[in-house]
Amino acid sequence: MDIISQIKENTKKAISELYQHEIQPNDILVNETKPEFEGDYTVVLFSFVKTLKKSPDALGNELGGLLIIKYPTLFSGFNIIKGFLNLSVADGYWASFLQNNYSINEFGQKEKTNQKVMVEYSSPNTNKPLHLGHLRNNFLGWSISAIYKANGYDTVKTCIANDRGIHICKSMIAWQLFANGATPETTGTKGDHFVGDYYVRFGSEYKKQVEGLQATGMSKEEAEKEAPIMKAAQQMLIDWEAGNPAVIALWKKMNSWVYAGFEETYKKIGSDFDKTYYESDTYLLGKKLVQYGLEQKVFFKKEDGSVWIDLTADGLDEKIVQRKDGTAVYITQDIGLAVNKYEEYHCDESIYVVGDEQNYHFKVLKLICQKLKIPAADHIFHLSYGMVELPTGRMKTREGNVVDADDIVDEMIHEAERKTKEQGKTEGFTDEELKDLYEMIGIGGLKFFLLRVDPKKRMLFNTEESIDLHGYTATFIQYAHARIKSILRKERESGVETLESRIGDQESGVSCKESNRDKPGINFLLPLEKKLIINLEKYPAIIEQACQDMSPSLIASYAFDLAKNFNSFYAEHSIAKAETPDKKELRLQIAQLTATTLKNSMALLGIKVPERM
RNA sequence: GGUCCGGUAGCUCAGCUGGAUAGAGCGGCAGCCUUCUAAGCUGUAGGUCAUUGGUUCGAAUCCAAUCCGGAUCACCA
Repeated sequence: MDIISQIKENTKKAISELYQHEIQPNDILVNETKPEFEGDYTVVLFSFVKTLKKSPDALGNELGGLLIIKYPTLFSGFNIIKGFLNLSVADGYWASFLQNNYSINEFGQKEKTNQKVMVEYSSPNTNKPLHLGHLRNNFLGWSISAIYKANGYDTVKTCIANDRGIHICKSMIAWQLFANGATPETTGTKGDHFVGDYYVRFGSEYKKQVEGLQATGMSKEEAEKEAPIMKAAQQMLIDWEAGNPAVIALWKKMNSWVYAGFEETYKKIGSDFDKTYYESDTYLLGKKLVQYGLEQKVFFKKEDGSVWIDLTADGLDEKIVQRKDGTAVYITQDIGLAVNKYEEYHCDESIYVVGDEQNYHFKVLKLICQKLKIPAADHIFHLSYGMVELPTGRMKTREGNVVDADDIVDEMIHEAERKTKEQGKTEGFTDEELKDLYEMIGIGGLKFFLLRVDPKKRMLFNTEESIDLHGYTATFIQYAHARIKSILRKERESGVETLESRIGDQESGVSCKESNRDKPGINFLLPLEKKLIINLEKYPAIIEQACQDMSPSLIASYAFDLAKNFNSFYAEHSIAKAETPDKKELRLQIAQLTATTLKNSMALLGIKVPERM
């Protein structure tokens, strides 16, 4: 049990014993003691003062007194300031925590829960390349899945390819009209970018046609409807749903280009999926469910043939679920997908990582699923994240105000290379090792930058800041890790007294010798030593919190804090030349567990950490 | 207009199930490499926590109103 839970539990027992008054451990507020006061953890007494009819001082004295008598291995002292009971935790407790954990490579990993959770993320449209917004989505989804895994869940990572619909037809029409048979191969263009170019081309042509029609006296609204290229796209969607072979063939060809491009990007950024769904498969099931919903009277048909659901009783509006021409709308396929997912995996929870611009959509989707009595309906959760904005404003593909995913990834890696060369510390690295290091720093930096902000909040992406390698960045943490590894390596190499027996071997998992918690060097912790151990002890609780809040930013913030504490410690105390052999051992253990924890926490963000840099 | 989300240091963000004098990073200023990697460390300046009321022992945190910003309310996805 973590220390805070133990304090709550023991305080509850003490209050019960002293005053025959029962409270829940979770009603007790325990904080870390502010640095300006003596003690490690603080119990806030105010809330009990009234019910127990005691003065804060009396209450604190009685409570603190009993706690150190009953739990002498846990508490070494206390003091009371105003209504705060500051408890000092015994150094022996920290020493034994360290002993028990420093050689555990998977420190923080929770027991299996037998719960299965699905995380859908990425959800690309197959008509244009990925941009910065997709990257936030991908990193978030991947990380959430990793965090669930660390909490003992089985996870299924899925991707839904929005591979059909009017937007795809737009790229297709534009290619037919303007490409003269060009392909990614003939032009030497990455497939997703190639197709995206035609999507943009559609937009400009459409605009031209609308303006042309308006010049003939047509209203803007009418012109937008009547523009030939738009009508052609709409006709193409109908042909597609009818299975027109030529249209299907073109569609397959263009999508295959896009997938090849996506694959390259996913591989580079480390996104992977256990299952990819295709809207072109799920929309049919969606349409079946529309029929079912009509029979069940969940949906109703309007005179023109379009199908709707009335959600006014739930405080929403009427929502269309199928067009009058019988084609599926966006939500149609999502209903099918929800059923598909459940039938295939029977997950306990189904998370959709999708931008907050779709909050309304998911509210409606969940309601519809519930009304259709789809088994998984109640377990649909929309992990809504904020948009990524640029200093120049919101990203809009058609206006060219976008940061392309491939471009920014390459830029980050190049910057990492440039800065690394500038540092000049990579003598003896092979070309392969250098390439790995540049990617670790570059891609890690990008991931950290996008994940360090609370997912719910929209964020500003400033390129200057994102390529910074100082301060609150992945590089800072990677650097701390590399420094620790360097120390451990040297100790192992020079190990007169076989270091494996002392610090263990992380790779082989060989463990330590028996407890030496009674050694004097370990029972007098210096402030910076203790601070680090306290910091390390928190890690399992942080993993739980990050899962509950579905927030990788908590992990980022924790890892940074730990690295920072280590750096302060490193600057102040020598590990290799510690005052005594016991101190050296203690510090090696702290260093090792810190390295493990930095590595594990960064892994939850999808960020690798180097042995040297 | 309805609904939802947000407003904390010059900038980017933590803190929000109410608790001690509101914290980081960047940027500014001043220091630290004969010592385990200076991609680092230390110190310092910088705040009406949008505004106004309320709830109470105590409010950045909860409630209400107002102001400002954003999202959404499509036979787009």
